[in-house]
Amino acid sequence: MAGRSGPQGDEPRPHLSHRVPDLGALELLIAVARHGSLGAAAREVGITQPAASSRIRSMERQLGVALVDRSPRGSRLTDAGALVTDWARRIVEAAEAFDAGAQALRGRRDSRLRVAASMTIAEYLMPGWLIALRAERPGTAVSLQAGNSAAVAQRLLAGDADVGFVEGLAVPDGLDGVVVAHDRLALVAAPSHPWARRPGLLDPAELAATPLILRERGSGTRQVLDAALAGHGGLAEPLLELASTTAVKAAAVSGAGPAVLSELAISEELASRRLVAIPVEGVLLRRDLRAVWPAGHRPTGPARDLLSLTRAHPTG
Amino acid sequence: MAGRSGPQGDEPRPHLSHRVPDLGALELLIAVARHGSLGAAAREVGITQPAASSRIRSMERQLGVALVDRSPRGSRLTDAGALVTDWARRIVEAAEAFDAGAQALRGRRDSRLRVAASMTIAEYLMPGWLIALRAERPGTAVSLQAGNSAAVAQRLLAGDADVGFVEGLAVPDGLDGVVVAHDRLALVAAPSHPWARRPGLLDPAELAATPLILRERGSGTRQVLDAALAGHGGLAEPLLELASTTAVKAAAVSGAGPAVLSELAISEELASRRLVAIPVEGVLLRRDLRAVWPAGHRPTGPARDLLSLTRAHPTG
DNA sequence: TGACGTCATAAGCTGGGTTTATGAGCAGTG
DNA sequence: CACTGCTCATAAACCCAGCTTATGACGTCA
Repeated sequence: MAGRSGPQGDEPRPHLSHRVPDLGALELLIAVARHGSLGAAAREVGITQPAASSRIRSMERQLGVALVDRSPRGSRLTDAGALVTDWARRIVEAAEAFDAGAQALRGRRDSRLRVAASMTIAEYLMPGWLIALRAERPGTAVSLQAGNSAAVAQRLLAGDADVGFVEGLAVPDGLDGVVVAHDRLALVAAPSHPWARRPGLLDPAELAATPLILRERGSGTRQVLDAALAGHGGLAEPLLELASTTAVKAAAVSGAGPAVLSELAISEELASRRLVAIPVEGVLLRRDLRAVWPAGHRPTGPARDLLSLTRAHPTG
Repeated sequence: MAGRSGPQGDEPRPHLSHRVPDLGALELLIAVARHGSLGAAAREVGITQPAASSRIRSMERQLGVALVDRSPRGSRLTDAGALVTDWARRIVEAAEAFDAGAQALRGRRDSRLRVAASMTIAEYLMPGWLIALRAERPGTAVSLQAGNSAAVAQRLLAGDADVGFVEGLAVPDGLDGVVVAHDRLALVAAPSHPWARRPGLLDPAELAATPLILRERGSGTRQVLDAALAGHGGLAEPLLELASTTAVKAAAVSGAGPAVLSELAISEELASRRLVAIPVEGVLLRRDLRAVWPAGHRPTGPARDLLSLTRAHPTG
């Protein structure tokens, strides 16, 4: 050690977009992995072989790692290439979810299937459902409207939506519904936080008294939390107020403090222990997520297809 | 109903990269969300205000949705814009994981912290850990080598790695270690699969006799599965053999058949019910994930920092 | 040895995104 | 009321990344 001759220069850290290949390149890499040939991969993504060659090469230069072993009878991924490809796949997956959602947003008035959903559902569940729906019924044009429960109900009753998804304790008046999933709020913190190694259950009063990382006032998550802790002294002033669930998550992961988040948002962080859940005594932070429709008008056609994607058990 | 006048033309479906804005645009959008101003966002990402204006505008054209409400005293996201921004954040998150991993791969010989990890860990856990480590110790240069348990042990003993991560039942000879997480294999299928609504536990013999979607022979996941089902007639011929965990996952989600996957890979799909877990009677598909180091040489410095990110409980 | 596959190289073109320079709209202030 | 300061939009010139076409080199197989 010792030999550090300085802070290693100014360490040029250009923006993420300059250090991560663009989507086209990532798709190309994945295609190479699948086909074992640059030319075949090029054909799949609709470019010529030299373009593919050059693109892969520049990606290797950018990352500073050899990704593929070229040989006169094809190209296979190197070990590092396999790893990079797996990470690339996750970017592409997120891009597909983005695309599915965006495509639904675009189809405004005239679409076949109009879905109204609460924010949490629209944000975390719809993209996956839409990808699945697209796989099953490729032609379906979907439009997605996000709003609170009242707005969803209103749209359904006005005939402006074919099916809705809401979170909450009860089905709004005039609607029928079925529970399709659950949204449990979890208190989480980075593993380095003292609460993470605390034995036993946390006292709700202590939770209420502790400043948390939260979304801004008015978010559904915050309302539920407010209600649940009303009997324990009410919520303390937030440690940080952030504009999106993902921002809250990032702050919590980085150790800024404890946060309360939907389990839908943090499943991966929990699995990988970037966040740990802290059990709280007796506070029930669970909401049902329901598909809803105008009373008596069970969804048919595409709406029914969408519904069947979301629930494994009969309506009951 | 009725009025379908045709299959809606040939529906030009250009590649994903043409339908999803590039990373720079997504980062810009997120910056706009944070600052409430195009100009400020532009400054943050290092471009000029007109460039930002044009970029947001072209993104809106591409998506066919208004993303920001412009006013003479700033720009706020529209409802659709908020939704799109959340989806964008998930792409950026995946890109950050990619970057963290890639940066670790790049730092070959001379890096400060050399990590050797099994594939599952390198793929699913390391990127998150590296992001966290970077947040805590910004200067640390990390290199990541992926291989099986034997390769990890060899690198540690040869002094080519400072800390290792392996999956398996025991700590390799010559190493000390501590369990940092668990990798449970789960049998999963799309909610539409018959097994998904099956009551009770699945008979292991039936599982063994059923063709599954699997990774190619030789993968760690497949070895564990093979061993677990050896006493029940052995694994049937696979329904599909795919080259990556993500590909297996995608096939399972799309309803191609049941698959066996690490819970690390499917936590989000389980939470959103795009996949459901099917309990199997008495088959224990759980592996410990351990941090390991040469016996007697507890990690120090950056390696220790990394370790402390991964475990919430004392070494014991 | 010739045909077919692989990937690499070279030259020229195109377009998206950038910059600088400028203008227009609204708010707050004296 | 007009001045100052913020906002965003528009226009014109520029630059470079990535594309295509054309070609070449290398290895394998019949």
